Amino acid sequence: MPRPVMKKLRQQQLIDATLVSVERHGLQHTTINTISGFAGMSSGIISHYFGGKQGLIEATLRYLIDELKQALLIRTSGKTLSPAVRLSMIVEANFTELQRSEAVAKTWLSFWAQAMHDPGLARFQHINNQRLYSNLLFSFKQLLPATDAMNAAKQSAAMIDGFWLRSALSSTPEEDFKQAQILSKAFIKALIAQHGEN
Amino acid sequence: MPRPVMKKLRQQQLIDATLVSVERHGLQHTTINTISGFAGMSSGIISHYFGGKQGLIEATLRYLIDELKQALLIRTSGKTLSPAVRLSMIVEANFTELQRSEAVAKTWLSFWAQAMHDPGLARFQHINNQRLYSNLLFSFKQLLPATDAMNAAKQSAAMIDGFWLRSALSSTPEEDFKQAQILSKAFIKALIAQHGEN
DNA sequence: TATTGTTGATTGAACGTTCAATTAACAGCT
DNA sequence: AGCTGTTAATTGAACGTTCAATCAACAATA
Repeated sequence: MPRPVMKKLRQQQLIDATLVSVERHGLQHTTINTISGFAGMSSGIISHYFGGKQGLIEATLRYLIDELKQALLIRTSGKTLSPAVRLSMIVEANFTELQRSEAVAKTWLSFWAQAMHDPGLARFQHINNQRLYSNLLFSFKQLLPATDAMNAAKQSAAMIDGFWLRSALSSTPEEDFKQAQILSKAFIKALIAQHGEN
Repeated sequence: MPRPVMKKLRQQQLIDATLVSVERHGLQHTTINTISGFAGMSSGIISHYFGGKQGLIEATLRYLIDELKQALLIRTSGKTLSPAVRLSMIVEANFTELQRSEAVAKTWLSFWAQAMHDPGLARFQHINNQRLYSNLLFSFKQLLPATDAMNAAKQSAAMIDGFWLRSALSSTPEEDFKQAQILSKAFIKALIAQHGEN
């Protein structure tokens, strides 16, 4: 069992177990015992690989943010997309299978709440929020005047996050996530079409 | 001090103290001792008036939801407003001084996160989310065809919640809340104007 | 005095961290 | 190949802390 470089593997297993635990028990009732239990390991391993519970929590958030980043990169990097299509890709990246999953939805929400009191987590959240805005702004700028582009990016970012939040809290998340994606794209499409009319 | 009045007074003092404690320490680090400390009372009083910590937490959420409800009622009840003006009132009610305060913002976020695992809180959240949608839908229906009205209400609700969330998490909440209100109203105005053109 | 309102020390459970002990893989040596 | 020393990987019991709840005692009012 030991020898090979288990570090990367074990760390990912513990991050996965953290997501499962948060899904089942919520972040509040997630303990090193629930996590290590889902991972099939002992509690001590968490401190060994992450320096403590807090370290694992932060690593899990970093993982989620990175997955979100990758979701967009996969859809755009290398390709030459029109601004309108790229905006669609941004919407889709924010509503991937992973992002819709209960485990991830609950984890994001818990982290948002905790980020307001934890400067370490707050930094990550801020970067993540800014990225959505920047990504949107980049494409809108190619379609609208600068000021309009900024407002469009702000409104779109808010609508995407708001739809995501309301869908996650909904009693029918599946359906709501699907509609959220359609209505987000429709809004962006309308913004672009509107400009041509003036 | 008169007896019957004491109950209501003490309960509100404890709810206020809960909001202060959540602002300072976060819900996670809010204990019956931090709350009773801010209220200038002893810890035992919480169990006496709310049956326990959880009872006080739920009462605090009920208070916030009720304040939100009242904010709209004050702006609309008795008056005869055009649908467009009433939509503006709905936006304003969601960005009142109270809702923008750090204490309330942090509390809402914490509750949202906890509501995903606590059926009792989830019920309140669901009612609250539904209310914003219903309020918007009511006015949109007087301006747009039924299907368009539903989509408009969903998009507006998402944008309002999204702006609120991003503003609360922002490093410059003051400024962002102000812009959020302006851009939310602008979106609704555009929705209405758009319809006339077709 | 009786009733209501309030205190705060105490209790016991839950939790994160630590660390000595154990296990398993590998390298070097014969 | 077989043995041995070494190190990485992992365990889990023990410890100290935190916290919600309890309740016996005290205070204020009627």
